[in-house]
Amino acid sequence: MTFHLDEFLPYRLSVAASQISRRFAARYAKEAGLTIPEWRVLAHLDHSGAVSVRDIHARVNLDKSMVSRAASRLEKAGFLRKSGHDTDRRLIVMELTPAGRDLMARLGQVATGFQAELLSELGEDAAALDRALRQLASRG
Amino acid sequence: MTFHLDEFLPYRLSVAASQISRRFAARYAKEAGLTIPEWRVLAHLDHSGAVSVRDIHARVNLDKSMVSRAASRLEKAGFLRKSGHDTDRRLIVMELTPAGRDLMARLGQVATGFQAELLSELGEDAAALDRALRQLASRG
DNA sequence: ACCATGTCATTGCGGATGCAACGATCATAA
DNA sequence: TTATGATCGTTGCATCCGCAATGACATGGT
Repeated sequence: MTFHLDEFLPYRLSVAASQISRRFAARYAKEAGLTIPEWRVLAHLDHSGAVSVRDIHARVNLDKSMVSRAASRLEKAGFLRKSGHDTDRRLIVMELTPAGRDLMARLGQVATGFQAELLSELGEDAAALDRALRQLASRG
Repeated sequence: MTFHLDEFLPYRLSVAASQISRRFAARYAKEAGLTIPEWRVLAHLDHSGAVSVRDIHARVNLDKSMVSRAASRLEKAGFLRKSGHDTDRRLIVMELTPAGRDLMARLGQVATGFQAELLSELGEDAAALDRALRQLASRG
């Protein structure tokens, strides 16, 4: 009846997550050397259009400071553009430049391909994993 | 056909993992303020008996340096004892003290309870999640 | 015995990360 | 209007983490 870390869900989840992140990072490293926060910001902006730091912070599970720093790096690299909000001057409005959308188009390909690969490895358990992740993520 | 981060497995896995880690950390914070590496070392030592840093490093998905530092903190806190190996003096043999086993007994309760809670939340998808995590973790 | 190579634990270091200020700006109510 | 409190993005800081280098020790071949 002794406790086994190998069978402990939080541990296994954490190991699997970092494993998969590594695999994916190896793929997109060939397209662009982005960090994970940069990748998330890029991906979110691509389909959200022009939004604020706070928006991304709330939807992408990144601290405000992470979003801010990642955005600054992406700006310096020419992938995104910041501008002020028309009526609320506290807000920063960010959107991708053409170069940013271009990069995301290529990374989206890589990501979609990788996802397909994972799903085929998972086989018939994929649907259950989907439900399980949704359930686990729902409890704040 | 635009890419959606919300449906991307590596992202969702990462979010779920940190979510669950937070929930669990909140539980065991009441028993002892351990970091995750410390918790992993403690848990592993509890059922492995006396082993070396390298042993833990290999089995618990922690960098050697992490294991080393976590072990030092646990030693200072009185939960583990280091000693030299009889014949190979490069090796450090680590094992829990009675206080360490005592702490682990309590934390094991917490962990087991938390695991049961998670499994009941997952319902019938638990078995598939188990297989999926095993599959995802297997590809180095 | 001697040397080259390999393994072990620790330590330094750079970068990443989360949290808590901070200054600037807005919203609300008296 | 003014004052109070909330919200926004940025920055400082302390910590955490991974990688590489280090020094101590062991092993195998000659």
